[in-house]
Amino acid sequence: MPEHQRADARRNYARLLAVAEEEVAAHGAGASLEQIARTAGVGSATVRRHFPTRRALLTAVSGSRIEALSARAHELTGSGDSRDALLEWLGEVVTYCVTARGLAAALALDGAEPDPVHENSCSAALEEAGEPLLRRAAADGAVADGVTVADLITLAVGIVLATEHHPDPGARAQRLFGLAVAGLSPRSLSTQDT
Amino acid sequence: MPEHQRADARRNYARLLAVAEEEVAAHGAGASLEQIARTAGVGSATVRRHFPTRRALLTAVSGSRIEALSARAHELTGSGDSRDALLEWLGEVVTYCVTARGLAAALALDGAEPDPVHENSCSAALEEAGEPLLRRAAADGAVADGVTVADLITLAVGIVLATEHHPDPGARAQRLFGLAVAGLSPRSLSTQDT
DNA sequence: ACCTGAACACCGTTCAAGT
DNA sequence: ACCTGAACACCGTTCAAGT
Repeated sequence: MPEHQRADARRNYARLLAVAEEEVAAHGAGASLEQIARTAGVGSATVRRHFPTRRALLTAVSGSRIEALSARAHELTGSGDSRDALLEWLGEVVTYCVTARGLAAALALDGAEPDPVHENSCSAALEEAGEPLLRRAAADGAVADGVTVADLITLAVGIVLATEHHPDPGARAQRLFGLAVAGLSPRSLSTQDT
Repeated sequence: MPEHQRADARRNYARLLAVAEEEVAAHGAGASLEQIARTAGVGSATVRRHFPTRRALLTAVSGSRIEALSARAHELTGSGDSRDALLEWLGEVVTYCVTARGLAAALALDGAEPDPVHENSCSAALEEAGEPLLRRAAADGAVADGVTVADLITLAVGIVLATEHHPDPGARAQRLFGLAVAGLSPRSLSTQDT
């Protein structure tokens, strides 16, 4: 990305991002790039320059959600019981992924391998934001040893992906995550046998 | 499907299924139907008659794996500790899904809604096979109340989907499933507080 | 530097015409 | 009844030509 974008390039990017958000919200992670270009009133080649891969587009589209979830993590870090705070946050991650189409796909692709060109990864940002929450919960013994934020997010994303075709995805995802989390984060380690 | 297929129709089906298995193994759930038709030496319209949807094709391709896993469930139902048997089986489900491309996708699509035409669903078959394993484990108190085979399979499939782009999918999937399963299936309910 | 428009190879769907 | 071949609308990629 050049230091100084031409004014029209900036405008095109803003338009494209806005259109892409609507289009992904409507048609999911597989939304047509051609359709996005048409609606934004630009050539398909222009889409390609701003978002070289579908993954780049999904990452960009998910940006505002990631920011909101990161802010939420900061809020929750200081408040209440450490286990409750962590689980509340993860529950919201699941809810966001169910609601915002394309977000789960972006996180799944993004959490896999660091970008070839080391572009900004939305999953890395989310992991960073969740880190203090996890550390506090782990210090209180509310999480199994060795569990990472990446583990928690991957699990949440997986559950969302697996339930997205179900009749009531939100409810089903939350239920499964609740069951799984009882293992990742035992209510009290002292009552577990090893 | 007509009662009596013409000989050439039977032959085409067999050829198509074989080619589809290779092609899905090579390129995943999104394998090109056109390519399958070409390799099998039939028209693309013929593919469409035998497999009206991509989902139908994936289900058919996954058939042999589902049968193997079902047989394995029957074997394990009688043997050893009930919890170990259940977890062993689920671990194998995860392994199969990681290994056999398209299987996880088929199960995810198939577990969602019963077929519009109520065709045979591979996820329903797998759930049926796992049912006795779960019942026995539940009777021994090795599984949280209200957990269903569908829950377990959905969770396994989700973890596979979320890890399939990762560097070492098999290891990562098994690790996550292990963490989650400790919640779904506590080693001993008596040491849990409610 | 950034854009557009067009050409390209590909895809899945549909249907008329064959046996 | 089952097939083929062709036509169709669509997709993403690439690149020459414009400003």
